[in-house]
Amino acid sequence: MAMDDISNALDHGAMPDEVDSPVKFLFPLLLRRAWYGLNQAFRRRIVHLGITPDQYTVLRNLCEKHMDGLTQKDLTQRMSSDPNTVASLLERMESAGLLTRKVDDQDRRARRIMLSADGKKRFYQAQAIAQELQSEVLGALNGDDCPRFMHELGILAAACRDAADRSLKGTKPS
Amino acid sequence: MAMDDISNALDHGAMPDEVDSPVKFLFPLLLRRAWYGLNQAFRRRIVHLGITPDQYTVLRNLCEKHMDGLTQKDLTQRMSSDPNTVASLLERMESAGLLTRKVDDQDRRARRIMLSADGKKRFYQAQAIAQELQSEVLGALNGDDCPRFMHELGILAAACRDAADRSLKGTKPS
DNA sequence: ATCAAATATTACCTATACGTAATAAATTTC
DNA sequence: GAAATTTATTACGTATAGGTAATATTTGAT
Repeated sequence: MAMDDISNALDHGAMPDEVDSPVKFLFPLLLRRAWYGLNQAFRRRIVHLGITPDQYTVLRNLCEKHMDGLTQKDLTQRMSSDPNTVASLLERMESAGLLTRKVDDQDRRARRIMLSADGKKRFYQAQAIAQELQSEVLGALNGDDCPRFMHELGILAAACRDAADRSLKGTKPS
Repeated sequence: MAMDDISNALDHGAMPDEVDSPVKFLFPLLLRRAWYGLNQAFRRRIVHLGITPDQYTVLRNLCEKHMDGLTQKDLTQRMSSDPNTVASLLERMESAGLLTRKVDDQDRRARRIMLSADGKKRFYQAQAIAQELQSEVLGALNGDDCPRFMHELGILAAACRDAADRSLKGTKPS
C-alpha cells in the first residue's frame, strides 16, 4: 500500500545504517530475495507430498503436453539447468517411483523420461498448492500492473540467460 | 523491442507444442529463469577472482557500512539465507582468507565476522563486474520502465518472503 | 542466585548447482 | 566406410540450501 519508491523495497532484511551501495544493485538483490522466498514457501507447502520444488519443476515439464516423454537434454534446457543436476535429480525421482527412464529408440545415447501414474498424481496435488501460492504472492500487486510486469520480467529473464551464454566463452562484451 | 505480450516471454527454452498450462504459472517460471541466468553469468565472470556469487553476497554485506562487522545471524537475515548455509559458507571463506571470525564480546554465543584486506580488495574487483553485468541486463528494458519495475519486484520479493514465513508453521491462509 | 526458556552456532544429512573428465553412440568428413 | 568430431549422459568433486538435533550462552522468572 505504501507508495514510497525504493526505500520500501529495501525495508525487508535491511538493518539500520546502510545508505549508499545497494541502490545501484537492486536487481540482483530483489531477484534473490524473491526467488529464495518463493522457493522456501513452496518447499514448505509440498514437503508432505514427498517432492521438492525442483522435482515439481520436472513433473510440470513432463506433464505439459509431452505424452511421448522428454530426453534429459530437453529437460535441462527447459529448466535452465545443467545436465549433471538433471541427471542426479532424475535418478532420485526414478528411485522414488515418480518416473521411468528408458534408452531412446532413435538415439541410443539419450534417455527418454516418462511420468509414472504416481508422479502425475502427486504433480496435480502440488499444482493446486502452487496455484494458491502464486495467487497469494501476486495479490500484493495491483492486478492491472501484473501483465506488464510479467512481460518485463520475461524480457529480463531472457537478457539474463543471454548474458550467461555470452559469459561462457570469451564472448563477453560484443 | 517486440510488443507481443506473453508469448515473447515463453520463447526462450520452450520447444514446440506447449499451449495451455504455463501461462497461469508464469511468475515462478520467469523468476527461476532470471535468477539462474544472472547467477550463471556472474559466476562465470568472477571465477578468476576465486569467489562465487554467494561469497560475493557475503562480501557485499560486510562492506556496506559495517566496520564493526556482522554476526552470522545478521548475515543470515540479510541474505535471505539459512544459518547452516551461512556457517559453512563462512567457514570456507575464512579458510580462503577472505574474512575472520571471532567470538563476540557482548554475546559469546555469536561470532562477529570481519572482512580481511584481501576480501575487501577482491570484493571491489567483483563489484565492478557486477555493475557491468547489471547494466547489460537492465539495458534490455526501457530505462523509463526500470524504476517502476524495481518497485514492483520489491513488493513481490517481500510478498514471497512473507509467504515463506507464513508457510513455516500452520499459519498458511489467514 | 537458580532453573527454565530462548538464542547463536555447529554437526550431520539430503538435495541441488555446476565444473571437468570419461563413455558411448551418432554425425560428419575425407 | 573408417576415422575424427560432435553430442547425451554419467562419474566425481566442490559449493550452496536447508531440515533436525546437539551445544553453549544469555535471559527471564521465581
